[in-house]
Amino acid sequence: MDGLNLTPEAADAAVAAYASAHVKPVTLADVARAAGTSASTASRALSGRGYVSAEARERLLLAAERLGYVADASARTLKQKTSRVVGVVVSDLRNQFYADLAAGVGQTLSAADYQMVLLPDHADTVRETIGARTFVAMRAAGVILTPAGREATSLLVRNGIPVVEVDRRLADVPCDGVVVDNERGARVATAHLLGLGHRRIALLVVETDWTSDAGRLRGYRQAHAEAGVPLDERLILPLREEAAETEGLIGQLLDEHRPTAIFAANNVLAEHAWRVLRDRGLRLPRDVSLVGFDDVRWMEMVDPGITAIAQPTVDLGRAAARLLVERANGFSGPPVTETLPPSLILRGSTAPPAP
Amino acid sequence: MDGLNLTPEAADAAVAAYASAHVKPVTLADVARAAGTSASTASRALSGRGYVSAEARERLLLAAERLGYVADASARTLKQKTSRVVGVVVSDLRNQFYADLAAGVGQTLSAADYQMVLLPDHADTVRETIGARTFVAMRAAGVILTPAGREATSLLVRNGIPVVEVDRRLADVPCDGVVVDNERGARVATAHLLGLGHRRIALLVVETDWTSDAGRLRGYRQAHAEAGVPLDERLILPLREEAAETEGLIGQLLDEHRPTAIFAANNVLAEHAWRVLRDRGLRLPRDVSLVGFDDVRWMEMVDPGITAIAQPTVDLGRAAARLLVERANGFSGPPVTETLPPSLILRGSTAPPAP
DNA sequence: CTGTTAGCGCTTTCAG
DNA sequence: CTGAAAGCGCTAACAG
Repeated sequence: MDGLNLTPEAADAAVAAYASAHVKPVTLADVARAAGTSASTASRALSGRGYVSAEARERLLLAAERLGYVADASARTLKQKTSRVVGVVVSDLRNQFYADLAAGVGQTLSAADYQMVLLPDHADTVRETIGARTFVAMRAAGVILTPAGREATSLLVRNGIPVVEVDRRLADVPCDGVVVDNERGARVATAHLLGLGHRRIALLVVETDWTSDAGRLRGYRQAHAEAGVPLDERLILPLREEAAETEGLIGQLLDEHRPTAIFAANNVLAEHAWRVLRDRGLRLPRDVSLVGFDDVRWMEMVDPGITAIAQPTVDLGRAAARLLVERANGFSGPPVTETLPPSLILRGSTAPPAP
Repeated sequence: MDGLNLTPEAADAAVAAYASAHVKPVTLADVARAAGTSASTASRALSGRGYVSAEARERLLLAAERLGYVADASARTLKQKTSRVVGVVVSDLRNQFYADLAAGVGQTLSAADYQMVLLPDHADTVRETIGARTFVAMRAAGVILTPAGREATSLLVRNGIPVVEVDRRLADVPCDGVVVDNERGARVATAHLLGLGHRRIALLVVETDWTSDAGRLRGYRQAHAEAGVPLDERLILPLREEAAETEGLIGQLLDEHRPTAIFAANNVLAEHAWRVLRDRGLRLPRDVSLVGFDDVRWMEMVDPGITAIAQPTVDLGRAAARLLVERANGFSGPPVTETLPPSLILRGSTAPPAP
């Protein structure tokens, strides 16, 4: 109980709070009373908008401080019909891509004095919709999401809450978005492999209607077309990231269709592929080349490093937050989609195929 | 605008919402009116507590559905003086340890029908305190945090909000906690190295008053004492995880004090150490052995793998959430601290020192 | 510059 | 089983 600038009463309150679980919170009226003003004056002083004499403000700030006043967010939100909360819904925080994205969003939002509220949805449309309802219920100032379905966005927009989709577009209602140029990234990755002489390049993609993966698939096809290399459709393997059988399917692809290179359309699939290759004793890049979409830390740590299409992940988050803040501030132009460029990072996992 | 089960009106509402940003949300009164009942009855029907005739309930549920009613959380919280929100404050979501922790917390909370609200604080006491104020303002049902300082917990408890500290204890007010047995983990790790014959084992720890690192330091000392190996205090290197000079300091330690093994007290420090060793062309385990506290994915992917003290990270989160839910349900026994066991995972990064 | 007044949308007695 | 009434804590007109 020492080393802390708590008044004795406050310390007692803490213990009492623990014991009884009955603390009645300090209200604005309490502060006003302590400072000898009305509640409205107190409100003006503490929220900083409206005229208050310097002395009154002084007294009120002091009283608030002394009493440990914390404004009740629900009362304020109820009155103002909007809050400073911005909801952020991402698929999976354990995936470094989404963690980085959330970090970027958080930076920009807190600089703009919004409160980020993070909600993982495990890429599940049901959870996502529940999350959206929560944010509607909270009267969030806006929501940023990596969409799993269309329903959440539509629910939010219908309720007048601005939405920014990041990483992929799915909405069928008008809303802003920030994405990376998936098509170009995939084209560059595939062209790199084709340029090395690979003719049988497997593509691991997520089996959804997400535009990110659709774009990556298109880029892969384009690169083949541009190089005039015929494409064996059996080399395209649609997968579900979480699925237990994923690595088995990759192994099967390896056995049955003998690709000389693998392009994994995201970091999770790249990791699966890497593990399969390792577990089979196949050596990178001698036996197979590997390129990942999405540059995450382990790709630089393993030996050889993994050639990857790097996304400006943190910037993706920052850009989304910036767009959202503009909307929250009332900007009402037509929907904007920002597209950020990916870049190819060359490492040791790619080389010409064995002769 | 297709493929979605939106009524035409709802779809129009979405577009209108976007254009005008003026949607007036559906209130309970609207639903009641549509169903021909009073607001009180509507409240009882939709919240499911209190008597309502089956028919009335039916009509109300239908009306709510049709109008797209979403209860206003602020009004409800204002009235009930508590919400279903549980705040979770973690240091850094980009650190896999905290992401896993949050995942565990989220699982248990959503099963108990609480809403997790995640807030990263970058191990900064100021941000942490701001977060705590936010949760006081939101009338959160409870808060789970990896404490960076004492102030946040004390603020929360003083306001009657139950707190569970995870990963480390810091509070000077009574609250629950869930930690891993850091002392034992560090003792086991150090004993493992001593057992291999190492006599100069460097310890990389975080320079804070966090109990986690204090425990790990104690375990390291104990192991030396038990083995009767004198300890060169210069081998203990207090570091700040984020600091730019961290890798330089590790390199300096290597040069000046010639350890034959390194014990890194967390996964971030282990990564720094690993990079320093790699960049200097030192080979694991021939030139130096390395043990990390905290088993994260890359440790199994690099070659050789990193011997590590694994924490039951997700379980840590689950346990914390379980404790918190009990408190939120009114349990008022004395503070509980749960201690979970760590385990040693042997990999290739440790071997006897070169002769 | 300050206080009075009137709600925001919901839940909860309390009568019927 | 249902409705009327009151009020949670805050802010925003509007008069002073």
